[in-house]
Amino acid sequence: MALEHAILVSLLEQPGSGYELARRFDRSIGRFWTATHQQIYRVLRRMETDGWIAAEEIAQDGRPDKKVYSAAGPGRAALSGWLREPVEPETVRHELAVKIRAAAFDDPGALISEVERHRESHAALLARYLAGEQRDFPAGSTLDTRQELQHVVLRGGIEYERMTLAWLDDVLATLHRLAH
Amino acid sequence: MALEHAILVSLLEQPGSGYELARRFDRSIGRFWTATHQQIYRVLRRMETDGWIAAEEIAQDGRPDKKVYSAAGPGRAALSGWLREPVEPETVRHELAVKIRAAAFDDPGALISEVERHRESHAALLARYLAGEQRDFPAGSTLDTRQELQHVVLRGGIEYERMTLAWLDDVLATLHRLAH
DNA sequence: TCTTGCTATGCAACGAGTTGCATAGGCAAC
DNA sequence: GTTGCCTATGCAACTCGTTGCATAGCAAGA
Repeated sequence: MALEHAILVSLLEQPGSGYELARRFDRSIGRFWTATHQQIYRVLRRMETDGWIAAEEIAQDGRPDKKVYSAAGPGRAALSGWLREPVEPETVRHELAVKIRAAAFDDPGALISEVERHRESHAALLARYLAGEQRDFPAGSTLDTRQELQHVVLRGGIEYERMTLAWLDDVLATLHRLAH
Repeated sequence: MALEHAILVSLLEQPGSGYELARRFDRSIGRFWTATHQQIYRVLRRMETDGWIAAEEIAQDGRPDKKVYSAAGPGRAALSGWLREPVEPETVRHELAVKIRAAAFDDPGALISEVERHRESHAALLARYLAGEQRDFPAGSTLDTRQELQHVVLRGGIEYERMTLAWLDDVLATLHRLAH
C-alpha cells in the first residue's frame, strides 16, 4: 500500500486538509494515483495516530472548520525508508484490451465508437499536459530539484498519452479492416 | 468489475480449469488484467451458478480431478452486452511516479538503482513480447479475426514497453544530474 | 424562493482483492 | 528417503476501495 506515501508527498509539497487533498487527487496526483475522499480521510486519521503527520484546526468564517495536516518527522522517515525498498510490480487493469480480445467473439465494428471516445479523452488529456508543461516549465527556465522531478513525471505522462493515441489509431484501423 | 469478462474471453479462446486460468493470468492475460487463483475460483463458482459457464468434471490419473469450464450462451450474451457499454476510466496506480516526486524530499540518487531494476525488467518484457510476436505473427502470414485482435493488443504492449524504456532513460539522466 | 452547488467531514455497508493456510497425490532431485 | 515443487481446489480472515447517505452553512442563479 502506498496511499500513505502519496499523501505524504502531497503534504510535503504543500500542507492541506483532507478535502484539499481529495481535490489534488482528482487533479494532478490522480493521474498516477487515484483515491476517493473516504480513503483519504481514513488514512489521514491513521497517519495522525501513528504520528506521521500533524494536524492543526483552522477556524474559517463562512465555511466549515478544517484540519490542516502537514508531514511530521516520523512521516518523513517512513517515506525515506519506503524510497529505499523495491516496489512491487504494478498490477495493471487495462479494460479496453480485454474488450478488444472479446470483440473476436462478437462484432468488431461494435467497438469502434468506444475506441473513438477513448481516443478523444486521451487527446484532451495530452493537450492539458502540454498546456501545463508550457505554463509550469517554459523552455529555458531554471528549475530546482522538486520542479525537475515533477517535470520528468509530467514528461512520462505526455509520452504515455502520445503512445496511447498512436496505438488507438492502430486499433481503429484494425477494427475498420475487420468490420469490412 | 470486469474479471468475469476477462475470464469469459479466456474461456472462449480456450476452455480450461480454474488452475489453468490462474496460470494464463500469470502469463499472457496477466499483462493487462491480474488475478489470483482465489479470485478466479470464487468468480468461477458465481459464474457457474449464474449459468454463464458450464463445468465438466475430468478425472485424471496421477493428478487431482479438475473441472473444465467453457463459456455458455448466457455468458456470451453478457459479454456482448458489456462490449456495448462504455468503460469506466481506468484507475492508474503508478508507484514509481510517486517515488520520483518523493525523491525531492530525500536523496534523488537513492532511487537510481531502483529505476535501473525497473528498466531491466521492462527491457526483458519487451524482448519476450517481440519474441512472441515473431513466433505467433510472423511477417506476411494471414491472420483470422481473433489473431488480428490479439496482435493489435500485443502491439500495444510492445509500444508501451518501448515508451517506458525511453522514459526510464530520461528519469535516470535526470536523477544522475540532480545527484551531481 | 427554491434549487443547485461548493466547502468540509464523516458513518455504514458492501464488494473486491490479498494472504495464509490446508489437503493430497505424484514427481524429481539431492 | 526426505525435501521441495507441481497439479488442483478451497476456507477463513483480513485489508483495501467504493457507494450511498448525512450534516451544515453559505453563495449564486432560475
